[in-house]
Amino acid sequence: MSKQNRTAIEPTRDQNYAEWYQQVIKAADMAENSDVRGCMVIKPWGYAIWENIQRALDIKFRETGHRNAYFPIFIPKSYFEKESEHVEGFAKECAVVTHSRLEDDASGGLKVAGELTEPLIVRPTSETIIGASFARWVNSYRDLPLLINQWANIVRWEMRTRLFLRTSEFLWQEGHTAHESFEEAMEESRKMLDVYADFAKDYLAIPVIKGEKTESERFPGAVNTFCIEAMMQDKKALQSGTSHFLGQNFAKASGIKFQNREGEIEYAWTSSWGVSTRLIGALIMAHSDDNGLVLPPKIAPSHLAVIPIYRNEEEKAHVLDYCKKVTDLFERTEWEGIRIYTEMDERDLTGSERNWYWIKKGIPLRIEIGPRDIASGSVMVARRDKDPREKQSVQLENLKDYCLSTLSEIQDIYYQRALAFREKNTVKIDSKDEFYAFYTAKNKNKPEIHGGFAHSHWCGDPACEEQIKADLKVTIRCIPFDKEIEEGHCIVCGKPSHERVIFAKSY
RNA sequence: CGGGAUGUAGCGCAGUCCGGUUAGCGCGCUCGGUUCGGGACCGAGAAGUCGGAGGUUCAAAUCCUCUCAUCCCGACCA
Repeated sequence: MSKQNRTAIEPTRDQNYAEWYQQVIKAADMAENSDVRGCMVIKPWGYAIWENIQRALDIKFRETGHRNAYFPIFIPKSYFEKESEHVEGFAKECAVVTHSRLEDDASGGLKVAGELTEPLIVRPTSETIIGASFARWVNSYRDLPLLINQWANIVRWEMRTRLFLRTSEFLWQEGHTAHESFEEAMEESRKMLDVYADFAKDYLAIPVIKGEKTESERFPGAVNTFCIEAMMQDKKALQSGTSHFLGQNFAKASGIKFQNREGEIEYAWTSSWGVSTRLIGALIMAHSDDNGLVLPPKIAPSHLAVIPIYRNEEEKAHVLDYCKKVTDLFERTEWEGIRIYTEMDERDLTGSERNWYWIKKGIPLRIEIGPRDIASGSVMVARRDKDPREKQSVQLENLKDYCLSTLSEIQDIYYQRALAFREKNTVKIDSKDEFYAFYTAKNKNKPEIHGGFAHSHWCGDPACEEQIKADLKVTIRCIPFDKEIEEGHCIVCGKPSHERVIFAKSY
């Protein structure tokens, strides 16, 4: 391949999407696999993204009346057993602590000892342990609603893992709330789904579809599971956040009871909702290109990379002095509520090496500064959303305004681009043949990127859903809230249906 | 847990079928020099229990046995 057309990431998305994904993470230095099977090390550039996600969401949680708290990482096995569906759903992926210490064995190694009377489950989710606290905290309707959020790590012993998308241990937030009525708990779970959807749109620049899961995809023990679904660039769906209406199931299991306004004892109505480090996976797959990570400015760890260009010590002093003026322009600058961070890259590498380094990291703007720019009182600005070679000369006095308005522009372009991609790959399908053709790769040996979101009719029978999954690995991602009320026939069995649902292959 | 594959320098690999000097290559790293505004080049250098244990042999990265680990494809999943 000629240097002109060389991409920073190999293979490209078209060549091998899964491998491309791994390479983007590596090239941006976001995370790596650890020696612990299925667990990742999140490196500073990746962790900063997570911190930005936390910061933005935490404010929204606070604004909607929630307070942060922290509960134990260990859940007694007996707690876990109280909600039967819940146990069944998570039993196969639990890490269990059975011993409390290590002792020398005869051969210079260590053996486990001190068996616990009751095994402890490393939390795969905290409904039961938080429920136990809620049971103590709630006595009267005056104690409700109880609106708690926890930022935590959790463990789900997955068979197969992929950085950010599915790891045995991951970081997330889990909101847990208790209410005095069905309506209020339902409203809460829908409200938090909106918070997630708005966040995905406004910060991650990812359009999502809000909807409800079918019974087979529902959270174990929940009455309703709501979700936001996003389309990745390989046209597969990624569940990016969930919110559950738990009815009184968990309240009954944990004994969350209160005296209501009529003086009667009643079980509380609860909800739970969460997003995880998986959002970073969504971010990568929604926007990144064959030159590496692409970051919406609102979630980027840093916004501007300053790259001084010089040939000798004399020029260096001169150029660095000018660069300082540039970085000073952005000192303590806020843009749309976000603190602007600059990266000064003085490393002894060629200009192009430093440029590509920041392209691969997805930094929104690169500012090159050399003797020629200084002579004309300007700098060269390059945008991550444009061709790597494209640069714009900007006068120093206009630079700050130019950069800030360009960040807004880039943020918007990424969203519009992702939205257009989803629209382009979303279809209405009414015939079974067409449906099967849509989800079948032309090249069986090396499947090309194919498929997308299909709005099709479904009769509501789990057997039809199962059929599609078995035949095509396609599942119902959700029953969208914005559904068309329309009579039709089930894509599988042909029986009458009154709504379209969204089908897709998913992560 | 079923099916397939792989363990050789920090990373990626060749060498293994058919045993034979001192185990190579690319990238990266270190040092020196020329470069630097579109992924530079030249020269020198450091770095390896060949996954582990046992066996066969004059001789093992290479053959045999056992073992450990990882990856891929399934089933399970945010």
